[in-house]
Order: sequence, then C-alpha cells, then structure tokens
Amino acid sequence: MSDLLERLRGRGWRMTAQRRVVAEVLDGDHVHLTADEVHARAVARLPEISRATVYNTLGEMVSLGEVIEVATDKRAKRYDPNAHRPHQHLVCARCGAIRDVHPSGNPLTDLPDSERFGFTVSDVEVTYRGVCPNCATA
Amino acid sequence: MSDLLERLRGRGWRMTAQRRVVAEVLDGDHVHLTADEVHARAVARLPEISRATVYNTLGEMVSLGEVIEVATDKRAKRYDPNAHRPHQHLVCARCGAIRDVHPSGNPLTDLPDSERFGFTVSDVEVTYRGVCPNCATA
DNA sequence: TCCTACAATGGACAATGTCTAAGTCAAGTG
DNA sequence: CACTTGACTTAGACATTGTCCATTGTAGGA
Repeated sequence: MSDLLERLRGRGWRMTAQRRVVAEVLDGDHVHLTADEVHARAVARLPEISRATVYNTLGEMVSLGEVIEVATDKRAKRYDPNAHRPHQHLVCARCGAIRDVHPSGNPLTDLPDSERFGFTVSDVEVTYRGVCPNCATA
Repeated sequence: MSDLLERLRGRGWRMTAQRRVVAEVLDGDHVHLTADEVHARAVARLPEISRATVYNTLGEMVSLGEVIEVATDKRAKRYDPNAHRPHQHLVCARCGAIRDVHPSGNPLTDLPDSERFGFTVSDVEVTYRGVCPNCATA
C-alpha cells in the first residue's frame, strides 16, 4: 500500500474534499484506473464532484510526480499511484488486467550509442503483453 | 525503404485507388503518422477520400500484420509500416520526433518468472524517451 | 460486358479530454 | 473569529479521435 494522500499532504498541497477523494480512490498497489473510472468511484463518495475536477486533479498529481500516466491500452490514459519505485507493466491481451513488474537490469543500457541518433536518452517505458492465468484457462 | 504496397498486393488484397494512396503515403522508414495525418496526405492526392476509409484501411493493414500500431504519444495512435523487422521506438520529449531503434538483446528475457504472475508473456513494447539533437541546441 | 461481393462515402454518434466563466472555499491575517 | 484573497470547483460547451451504418460505387471474376 502506498500512501498517496500522505505524500501529497507532505508537499503542502492545498487539500480539499475533492482532492482527498481522488487520492483515496486512486491509492493502492497494481491500481491503473482511467480518468473516467476514477470519476465514477469518486462520485460514489462525493456525488457533486465534476469531471473537470477529476481531470485537473489527476493532471496535478502527475505534474507533482506523485502519480504516473501510463498508456498500456490505446484508448484512455491510466493513472498509477505507485510513483515512488521505478517499474514497468505487464498487460493481459484479453482482459486488460495490468500488473506492476520489475525487470532485471536497466533497459536503458540495452540501447547502444549507434542506435541513439544523437538523442540524450533519459527514460524508458516497457510494456509486456501476454495472457493472464485467468484468461488462459477460459 | 519498405515496400508496403508490394507486400499488400502479394497477399491478394483487393486494390482500390483509396487503398493504394493510403499505402503510398504511409510507406517509408521512420514513418509514424497518425490516422489524421495519413488522411490529410491522402486527400492531397485523392481529394474525395473519406476519413472512414482511412480508418478502415489502416485497421485492415494492421490486421494483416503489415502495419504496426504504436502508442508513443498518449493522444492519437500512430501507424508504422515497418512491420517486417522487430524494433522499438525512441521519442523526443520536446518535438515528438520518432526514430525506429534496435536494442541489443531480447527485452523479454529481462522479466524473471517471479515477476510474470503466471502470465504467458509473448510480446514487449519499449519506448525510449529523450531529447533529440535538434531540440537540445535550441 | 455484366454481376456481385466487397469497398468507399458522409454524416451521425461515441469516447476521451480541454477550456472557460462564474461561483465557492481553504487557509493565512489581523 | 471574521475577513480576504487567490486558488479550487463546477457545469457545460467545445475539441479531438475514433466508430458505425445505410447508401452508393466499383474491382475483378464469370
């Protein structure tokens, strides 16, 4: 369990009911919700919360570096509260389930200079795809 | 230079003016256009072509395995005609330029069994991010 | 040349995300 | 504790990207 809300408080982030609810529904391990899913869950706790606020709040948490935006599916962006430890993602091609994974080694070193085209490479994002145990038996 | 049009013909794909134009504007190395960009370029050659046709045609080329869908930016999908050789992508964080790159080793082997959660992992997609030479000097 | 199944069209619709103007409130100040 | 102010929230219009469908057109075989 991470502690998204605590991390945000610790940064002197102005706290409101809306922001607290967004942080609460997003927190946890292997959590990768779309903005709409976050909104749906937030509404369950705070019916007046608007879509715009959810989008704004998620965007700010990303800017603060406390939440990561991931593009594991090609439709909506997903939000991952587990920003305190570098990790990659493993996605089920059938049901879309997502797990956080930690590959051995540093994928950055796999890119030789001759393949860098003069870029200053600073980051790498890896998405593994496969079939989860649940879908494999079905 | 790939030869997208030839590959498609070779598969007995029914050829029309629209399909030919889409294949032509998409062909080349380090080409990663969005559907809208493809449409804009196609219209320049064949003004009557509709958006739906471009989407359909791109979707079919992907189904045939002759074009790859990539999600390097988090907005629109991009289409890469270089499907005949496995490769990854290097993206400039400032201008969005995209290069095809070939990391050493197989990224799949970097994921230990203990991190596979019982999945049958079959594929991996890697996006390197950095700043291109052009943007670095500006 | 004619047929017919497949392809293209255009416009409505859907999903996701952004923006704005006006109202509301958290938190520091006195 | 009330006041003030700038930041936050709201609702809904708008923008972008993508999908669907009924109709019209056409590639390619008979």
